[in-house]
Amino acid sequence: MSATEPRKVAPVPAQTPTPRFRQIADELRKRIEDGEIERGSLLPPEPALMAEFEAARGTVRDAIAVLRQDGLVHTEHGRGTVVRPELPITRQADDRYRADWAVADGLAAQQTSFTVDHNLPWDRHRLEVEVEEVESDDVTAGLLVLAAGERVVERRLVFRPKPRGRAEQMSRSWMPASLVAGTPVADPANEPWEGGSIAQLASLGVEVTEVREHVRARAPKSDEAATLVLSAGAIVFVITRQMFAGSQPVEAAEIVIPADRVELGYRIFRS
Amino acid sequence: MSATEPRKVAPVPAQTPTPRFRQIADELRKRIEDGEIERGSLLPPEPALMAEFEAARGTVRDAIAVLRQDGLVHTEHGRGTVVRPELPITRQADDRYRADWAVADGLAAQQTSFTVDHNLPWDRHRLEVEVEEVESDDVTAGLLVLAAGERVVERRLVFRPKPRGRAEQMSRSWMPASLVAGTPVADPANEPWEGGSIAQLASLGVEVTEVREHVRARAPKSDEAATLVLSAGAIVFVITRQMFAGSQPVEAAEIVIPADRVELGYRIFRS
DNA sequence: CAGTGGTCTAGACCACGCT
DNA sequence: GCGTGGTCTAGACCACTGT
Repeated sequence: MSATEPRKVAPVPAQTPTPRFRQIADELRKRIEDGEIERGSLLPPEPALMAEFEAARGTVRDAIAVLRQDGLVHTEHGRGTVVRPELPITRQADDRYRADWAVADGLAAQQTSFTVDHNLPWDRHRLEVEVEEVESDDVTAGLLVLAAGERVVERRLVFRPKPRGRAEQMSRSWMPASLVAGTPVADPANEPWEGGSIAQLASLGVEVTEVREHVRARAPKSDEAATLVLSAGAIVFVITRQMFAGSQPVEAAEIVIPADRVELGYRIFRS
Repeated sequence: MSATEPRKVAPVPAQTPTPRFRQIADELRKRIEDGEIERGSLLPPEPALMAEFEAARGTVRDAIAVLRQDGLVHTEHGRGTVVRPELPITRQADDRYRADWAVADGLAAQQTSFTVDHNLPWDRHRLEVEVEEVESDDVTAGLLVLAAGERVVERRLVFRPKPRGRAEQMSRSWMPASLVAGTPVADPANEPWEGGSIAQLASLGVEVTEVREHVRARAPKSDEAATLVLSAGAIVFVITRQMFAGSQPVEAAEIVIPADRVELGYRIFRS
């Protein structure tokens, strides 16, 4: 505005307790929560925000980074910053596995834990599968209690709720090759298999009696970010799963799900 | 390379497929994982990294932000960037609540789910407690199935593994005031209470038969970041817990834990 | 092509921790 | 006081998405 003093470079204008980029982030969050900016629509472009808040581009981008990390928005390169429309769905662990057990017992059909989570009809989802027999590495050998280097059948999956929609989940799972090699379970043509891994193992006469899940949260790796179409600052759940037949682990899996799209539900009973 | 054209300002030097700040982050990660930079020690200061990688400060800071979001390092303002020493602990949901049930039944003593998680002796932890009777808001009323505005006893907790160490967990929990107001359970002087909420409710003749947990992951809010001493880019688990006596919810809680320090373990039994 | 976000530079002032 | 990270500016070039 008025120029009275000589300054070499841009000064920091009145240091406030909460930094400028946080204030901007809070204001934008408020507008989204108040419905002033519609869910699913685009945020004003960076130049507009720079003008409105009288801030440099870096500051505006820092503010957007905050919202991105909260999962409130995500950015698409040449397009803009999109306010997320989706509300999180609950991945209820016991319900989903119980559904698979029901299929294995012939009490239900045409579902898999993924369709249960997303409340999807059977024909409205798509699964990409790759199956390969490989040597187990330290991690999988540990999860399945195998000797190092023993062979496993690895299955890589990408799930999409709609045939051409974005991927919502990716996973790798392993079963001992000694158990499944050469069986219909190892044939990718049989996917998606109703009732998932539990039903697959049941078809081989193996009854899964317990499932353990370990949950971590972290930033996505680059291949995960690419497959799941995640922008910088996104967070993923990584679920390490083991299925047991008695005390013997018979399947292991690592499941990656964007954390802003789901909530993980678990129950613990006294019994 | 060869300079033929006049440029006003710093050019972007040789655009590579993976951005510069990611390359730097990868290189630093490698050094940490190879032990070249020791766990618990400080990363070289920004100016040193700028010199070594011939990059501007912003670029170096972007690289460090990547490591921070991965939970590999955390920054302390006037001190430096610290490489995290801790390995994640597992918060095994059924074990921890089973331990509390054992206390409630008089089968064990001097423990609480937090000390179980951290494998701590009883006298080596500290708990900060505030207890207050308030009106329930929409969220707590929903979790406890109360009429809107019905009163609840709110308990705010901060856990520290060592008396003066950093906080590792913070939570708020609510019980219906009609159940606990005026009882020893509502007296903060009785904290820490062996066996936690389950034992507290048991002392009132209420038997918890089921615990449900819903897990989300997100960036910490500012008060959480302050209490847990989190740097920017950190991720927290938010566990929403309900304890049930039969079909009646008797306690609700929201537990916030930094995601880089724990792994959440759950088991699902075929039953 | 214009407009969007992605990356980078160079320099400045500020707040914090230590000695 | 000095060195550390935290915030901010101003400007540049690049890559992607739309028309």
